[in-house]
Amino acid sequence: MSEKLTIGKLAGATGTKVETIRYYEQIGLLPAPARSASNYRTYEGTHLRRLSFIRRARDLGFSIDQVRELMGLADRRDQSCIAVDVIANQHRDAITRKIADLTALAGELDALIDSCSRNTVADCRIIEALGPAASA
Amino acid sequence: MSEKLTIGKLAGATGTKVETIRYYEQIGLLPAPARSASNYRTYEGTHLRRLSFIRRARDLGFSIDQVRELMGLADRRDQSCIAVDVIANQHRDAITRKIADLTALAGELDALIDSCSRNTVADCRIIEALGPAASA
DNA sequence: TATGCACCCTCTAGTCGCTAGAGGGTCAAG
DNA sequence: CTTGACCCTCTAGCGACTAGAGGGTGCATA
Repeated sequence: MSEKLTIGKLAGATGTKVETIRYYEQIGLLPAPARSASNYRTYEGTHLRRLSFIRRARDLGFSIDQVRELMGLADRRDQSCIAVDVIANQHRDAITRKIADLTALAGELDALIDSCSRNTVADCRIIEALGPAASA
Repeated sequence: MSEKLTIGKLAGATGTKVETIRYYEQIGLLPAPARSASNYRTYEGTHLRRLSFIRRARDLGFSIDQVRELMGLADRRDQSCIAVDVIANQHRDAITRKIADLTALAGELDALIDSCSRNTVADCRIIEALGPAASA
């Protein structure tokens, strides 16, 4: 049961693109792995777990900086959970705001779409609604 | 009375930053205006109307390319409104998907936050939940 | 053994939609 | 005549990747 992975295998196992993994290494998010004799990156289980963590947090919409923060906390397991809770809650609030914004926007768009007369653009109320008083 | 505007006035009138207006000119979204003797941009009413259109569409979340498309359609006033309707609906669909994604995400985060035992990180299920998909 | 192809490497530059700064020129009020 | 707000161009930066050039490596198959 060899835990050695090429970058391609790691990518496949985590649903990440190869280039993204190299990028994460470059910005110091994922530690640089050992290299094979032919200079190939050789990843271990620790990398798989860490990258899974990163991907999951990214999928949940945490920024790279927030992920860094979360990982820092996760690595200090004696610390209080409250710091982690705070980050998650901040993020939850941001999502609440985003949903509200998008919902309002969807309403506006719906009004626009409903107003489409389906005649010529000259009569198109979407175009009309997007412009100011009169078009030039 | 053709009202001439400096870039600053145009920015003020449309709620756009000066740099953004120059950027729109650079990418060909807003036509380059005439220049004064001292090389200042001098905008006309047409620019004001076109920029208002752009800003409104951008505020509604249309991409620059979509705005370009919409403006191209608006300029051909004999054409059918349906093409405009299609673009608006595509955008509406994208927003619907985004809202659904964010809602699902909010639910996941809520579960994560609720599960936080508020003890040490060792017990913190937020960190746990962010770990590898299959428990390792 | 040769060959073909998928994979790996580094490095650079591009994406989107701006935003910020350097380093200068112009204009109008006091 | 000076001050300070405005204007100009050019370049680089943001976040989070993504794409491509130009090359090396590993393994299966003919």
